[in-house]
This record gives sequence, C-alpha cells and structure tokens, in this order.
Amino acid sequence: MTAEQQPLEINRKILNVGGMRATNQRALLLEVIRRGEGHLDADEIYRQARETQPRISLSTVYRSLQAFKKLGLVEEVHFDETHHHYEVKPSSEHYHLVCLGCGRVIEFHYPLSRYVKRNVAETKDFEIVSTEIRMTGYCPRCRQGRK
Amino acid sequence: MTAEQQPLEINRKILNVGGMRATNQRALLLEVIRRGEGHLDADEIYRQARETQPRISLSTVYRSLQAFKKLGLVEEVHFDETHHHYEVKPSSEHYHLVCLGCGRVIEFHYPLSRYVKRNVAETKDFEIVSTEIRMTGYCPRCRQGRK
DNA sequence: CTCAGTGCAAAAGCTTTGCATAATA
DNA sequence: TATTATGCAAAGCTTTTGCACTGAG
Repeated sequence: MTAEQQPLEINRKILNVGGMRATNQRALLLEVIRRGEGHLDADEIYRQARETQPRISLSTVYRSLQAFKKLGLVEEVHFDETHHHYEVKPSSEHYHLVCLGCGRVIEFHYPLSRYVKRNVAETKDFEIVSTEIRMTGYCPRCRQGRK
Repeated sequence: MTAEQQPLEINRKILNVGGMRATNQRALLLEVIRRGEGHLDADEIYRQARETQPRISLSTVYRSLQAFKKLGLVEEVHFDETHHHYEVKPSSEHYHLVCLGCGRVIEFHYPLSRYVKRNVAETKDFEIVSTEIRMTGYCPRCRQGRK
C-alpha cells in the first residue's frame, strides 16, 4: 500500500464506524478536506477531488459534506457571506478574523473554548460538536485607509 | 426613550454621521433590523419593511445591509448553511447554539468576549467591529433520539 | 440481493448587477 | 445641480432535488 492510499483506508474505517457506506468518493473527499486545512469551499473541494476522480459530481460533494457535518466529522466555517469552508473536526482551537475592508482572513488561536464549551454544555444540556468564533473588523492595512 | 420606540429620525442621524445619505428606506431598514433582534434574514427584513414602504425593493435591502455592515452598524449572524441573519451592532453579548438534529437555535450569553476582543485586537492590531460565536451540536431532545 | 450512494440535469434559492428614474445633500 | 440611492428585471452563483443507475455490505 502506498503512502497516498493509506489515509483513504483510514477514512473508510472512520466512515464505517459512523455507520455510513465507505465509498471511494467519500474517502477521497475526507482526505481533500483534511489536506485543505479549513481553507476550501465546496467548489474547491470539488475541483481537487476531480483531479483524482474525474467523474465525481458536485452533488456528491454537497451531500457528503452534509453527511460529514451531521456526523461531526467536519466543521463548517463561515469566512464571508456567500462561501462556506470546511475543515476536519479536531480543528485545533483556531478561529478567524475577517477584514471588512479587503476580505483577508486571519487565523487566531485561543485556548479558551474548552472552558466556554463545558460551561455552555452544562447550562444548556447541549452536546457540543463544534465551535466557531469569527470576528469581523479592519486589518492594520485597511485601518490606515480609513483615516 | 426605549430602543423599540427609537424614531426614524435618529436613524437618519446615524446614517449621516456614517457618511451615507439618510434615505427613508435605510432609516426604515435600520428600524426593522433593530426590532428583529437578530432573528431576521434578508427576506424577512424585506417583507416587514414592505408593510411600511410597499415599493421598497429586495435589492435595496441587500445593498443597505452591505453598507450597514461596512459601517459596523449591523452584524451578520450565521445560524445555518444558507441564511444570514442580521442584528444591530451593540448586540449584548449573545451568541448561538445550533442543533444539528432539529435546527433549533438557542441563544446563550457569555460575558467573555470583551476580554477576548481586547486580547485579539492587541495581538493582531485589528480593529474589531463584531464578534460571533456559534456552537453546533445536539440539543437535549435530539440527544435522546441519538442512542 | 438490497438499498444507500452516485451522476446528471434541472430546479430552487439567495444575492448581485445594469440601467433608467428618483431623491438627497 | 451633482451625486448617490432606488426599483425593476435579468443574470449569477451556490446548493438542492428527482430519477435511473451503480456499488458497498
């Protein structure tokens, strides 16, 4: 087994454990999303997946994304108004700053969410699958332009 | 004078200060968004505005929303994949829990963002206009159904 | 062998844009 | 009066859905 194929095998197991059928498409998509590290939207995932499986369809991408999300395998990230980006779940506590001026997205880390999560989970009796923190504002460069 | 009774005149001033022309449409939209308390999407804002100004158009709603957002007057909230909701900016520190099972949205309060904001703003030299925290997972009811 | 999953094409949303008209500063 | 904003209709994107076919279990 080559190094490239190995992750796909692991993805199949993950899918099986989740009760989904382990299709080539899904194993590949999971891999593409993982490699993308949260910076890919549905269309980009589609394009990259097509390099390996030219016949994969956009519908499959969307349907898989929904399935993964329900299982808690991937997390949806909202950078801007119209595109959703995806990353595999154990996303190490990183969140986003979005610049309203130039659209740039800056990641930031904050160790706090574990604490907030527990607090909220207890108070609301909610089982938390993913957390997103997103702050919008103006980056250093754009602050200059705004006087 | 309560926020609910705040007249359109004040909205006009807010718009002027922001450097935008104070049109009837924008003053009304700001008022509708304020009354909606973060629970309205573009189309709902449009419908409510039309009760007062039947000839207002959806394009105006979208264009105003974008303008308000740039000015930091309103904040965009992401409950689910496809709809964006809007609320006027000084939104008292409330965030959202979204249930992956039934789609229910639960608000929660957390006093922490001021602290996080300052920290992030300093570290990244970013001028923060708005903050959104969104956690997805399963609500008490849906947790039962899941095993 | 069955039924969940896929591909394709078409439909459905949501949001943006071009242009002539209207309103604001 | 000079712009800026609006309304309308049309275009543009992203996402969802129906249906026949394929492949995993």
